[in-house]
Amino acid sequence: MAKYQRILDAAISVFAEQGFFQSTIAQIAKEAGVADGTIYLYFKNKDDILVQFYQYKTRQIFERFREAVSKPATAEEKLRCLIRVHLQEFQKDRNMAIVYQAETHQNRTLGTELIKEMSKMYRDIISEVVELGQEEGTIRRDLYMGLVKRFINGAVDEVINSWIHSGGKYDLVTMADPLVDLFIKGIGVNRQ
Amino acid sequence: MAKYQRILDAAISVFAEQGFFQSTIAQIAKEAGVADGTIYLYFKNKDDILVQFYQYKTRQIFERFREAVSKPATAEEKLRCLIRVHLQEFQKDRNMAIVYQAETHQNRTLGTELIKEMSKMYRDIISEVVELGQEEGTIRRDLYMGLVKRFINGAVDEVINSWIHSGGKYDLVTMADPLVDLFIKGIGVNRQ
Amino acid sequence: MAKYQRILDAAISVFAEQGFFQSTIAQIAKEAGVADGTIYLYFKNKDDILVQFYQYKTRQIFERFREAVSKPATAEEKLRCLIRVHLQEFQKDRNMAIVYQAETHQNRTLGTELIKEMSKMYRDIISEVVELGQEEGTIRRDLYMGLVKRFINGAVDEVINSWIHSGGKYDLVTMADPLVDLFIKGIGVNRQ
Amino acid sequence: MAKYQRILDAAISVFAEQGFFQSTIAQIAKEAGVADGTIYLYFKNKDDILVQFYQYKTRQIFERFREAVSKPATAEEKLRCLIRVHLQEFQKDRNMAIVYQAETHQNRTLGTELIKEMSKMYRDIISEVVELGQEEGTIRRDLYMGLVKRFINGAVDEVINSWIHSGGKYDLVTMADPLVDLFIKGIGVNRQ
DNA sequence: CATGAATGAGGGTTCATTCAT
DNA sequence: AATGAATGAACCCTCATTCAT
Repeated sequence: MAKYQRILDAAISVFAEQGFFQSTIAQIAKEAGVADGTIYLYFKNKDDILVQFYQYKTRQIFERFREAVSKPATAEEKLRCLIRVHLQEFQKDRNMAIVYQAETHQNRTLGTELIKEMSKMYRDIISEVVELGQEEGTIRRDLYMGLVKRFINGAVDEVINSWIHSGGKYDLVTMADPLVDLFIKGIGVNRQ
Repeated sequence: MAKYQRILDAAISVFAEQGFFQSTIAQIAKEAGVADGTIYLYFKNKDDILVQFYQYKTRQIFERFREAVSKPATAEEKLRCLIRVHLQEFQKDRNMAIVYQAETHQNRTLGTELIKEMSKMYRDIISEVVELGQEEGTIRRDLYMGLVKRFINGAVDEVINSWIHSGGKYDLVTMADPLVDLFIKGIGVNRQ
Repeated sequence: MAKYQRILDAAISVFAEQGFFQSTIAQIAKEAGVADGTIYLYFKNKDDILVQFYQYKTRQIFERFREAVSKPATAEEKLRCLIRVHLQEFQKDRNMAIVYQAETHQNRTLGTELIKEMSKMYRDIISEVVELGQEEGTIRRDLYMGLVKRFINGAVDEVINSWIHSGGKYDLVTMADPLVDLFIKGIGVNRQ
Repeated sequence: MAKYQRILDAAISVFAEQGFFQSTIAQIAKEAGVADGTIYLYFKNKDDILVQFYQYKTRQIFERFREAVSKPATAEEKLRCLIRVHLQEFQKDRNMAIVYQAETHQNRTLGTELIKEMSKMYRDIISEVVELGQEEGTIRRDLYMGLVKRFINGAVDEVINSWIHSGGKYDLVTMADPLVDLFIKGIGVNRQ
């Protein structure tokens, strides 16, 4: 049962391994243990598998991000928690991470809207946290927010990307604290 | 003639537009104004076009990066110059930027070595600069270098990525200074 | 229930709309309000639906034709009645008419026997009527019967065909009398 | 060489044998002695083969019909000549005849316009001939022209149809004179 | 009887690559 | 060197048919 989940998992696994375009329906079907045609009972076409991946799998991850920032009280703690959860979730599901990284850096029209929406949601969270920090007085006020969001998002993405390309050897989550430290304090020495 | 260049440019243009897998040799040939078969006089196969793109086009860019860090005296200025040149070069050749961004986030075997080599070269430059700063006393010593490299590389990449997805509307180079500022000082307020 | 009838009607309706090969079992099932599998309880396979259409639906029509020629006394009246009933029946069930017209002009092996049998039955009726007329002295004796049968059958078919392609707008039965007039007297002026 | 013709001929041959929908591109390619893909150099898709058949092959036939009615002086001779040429041409190219017969009785949207146009052209020729006869005084004036056209067209079609289904055994052209005789004089005895 | 999820063979179509000219 | 017609393997997708429930 839960054939939908089995197919989706198989697909993401195959996509992660070979990339979307080099993956075939036959491979996915085999991996999922179903017939080729069965896939079309659950997905409109090959593209739709990716779209649904975003719609159902990724959305749920991003809800965890919202959750992550809701608990801590201070901006710094919120940011720390967000990044920790981010790294945690991507570490937990490496295939998802791979497919997500690959697709967000593609400029295809395939589900572009969803991806953009998702990325925006992430950056919105960052915005809120940063703004909170500014109100708290713990974060600088002379920041161009659009850039800050990219700055944080990009750094986290690249840390994940490196981890993926390393073969997922080391523990990704341990990067969370040093990374937040860099975000907050930068690499420069503290000038008094 | 320079048919080789014409084909390479055409290919990158088509890849940028549609992605590598959705591009066809016929499209590239048409864009380059040559016959389909002619492409095979200059490239072993479709994949080889991408490989050569890295080998000849991208390598030259990265040489500019080396150059960029050689002139300034201080670490901060070197970093500023590196990032400015990086954004400049990618802004100058948007198609290259698109293809580069897409391919570096793929985990294909296609020319993976080259990409890794290129990324490593970039991160090596950062390492050197950061180490210099540490010697100068302008950059913190309590840094995990592997992370710092990703931190900077990722942030710059994402800034470029955003610019690409925005359609290349705004001036990318103006981001250089605020970005370096973030790298050096972070987002936190200066605690004495 | 009469599920058999419902399926058969649905099938003919769908075949009429899209043609046999472009119709799917799923469409027929939906139109009939049954499950796909249910169709296979009543029909051996897709082809069998067409075969049974001929066997049960069309056969009954042709029995009306027999009836039609049995009542009138003279050959001309028999012919007139035959054609009137023919047009009537096809007008009454347009879907049947469409499917019948399409299939009789196919040279498929699918139920060819039945179609041939049916067409032969029709032409036999004409033969009998014409022979009666010859005995009566109302119909010429210097006729090649094989041709006369095609001549009448073809003309009627084409009149129906035109009506179908017109979208069934006008009243088909009104064509009966003028058509019989043409059969009997031809288009030439009466030479004494 | 003349690959276009070879493919078109092969296609019509295969369509005639098995019907359009049951024919495969692979069969056509094999029959034409080319690779499957080669067909797509000359035809947009499978449907297009049929469309082009009408556009190039059939159109040329119908031009012969025009020619046929242009030479004789009297209406009767024109009609006789038209029908003789019609039967001749269809006898000469039996595959064309089969495909033509099948398609004109389909109510598909595939090239419907062309078929309608062609049929109309044929019936226009008949109209002109009949009207000429009426002016000559050799053809009755009390005729519903729309019906007369179907009457003649249908009878000829059915004669061809029978010939096809008989396997093309006998000489189709010998039917021309007796058929015209039926058209002109009808089957009834001459009443004074 | 009835269902409809599952199957998998089959077909149309694309496109990287070759090769005769 | 250059061409572009030809190739045919490969892939997505459809749909008639089956069968466990």
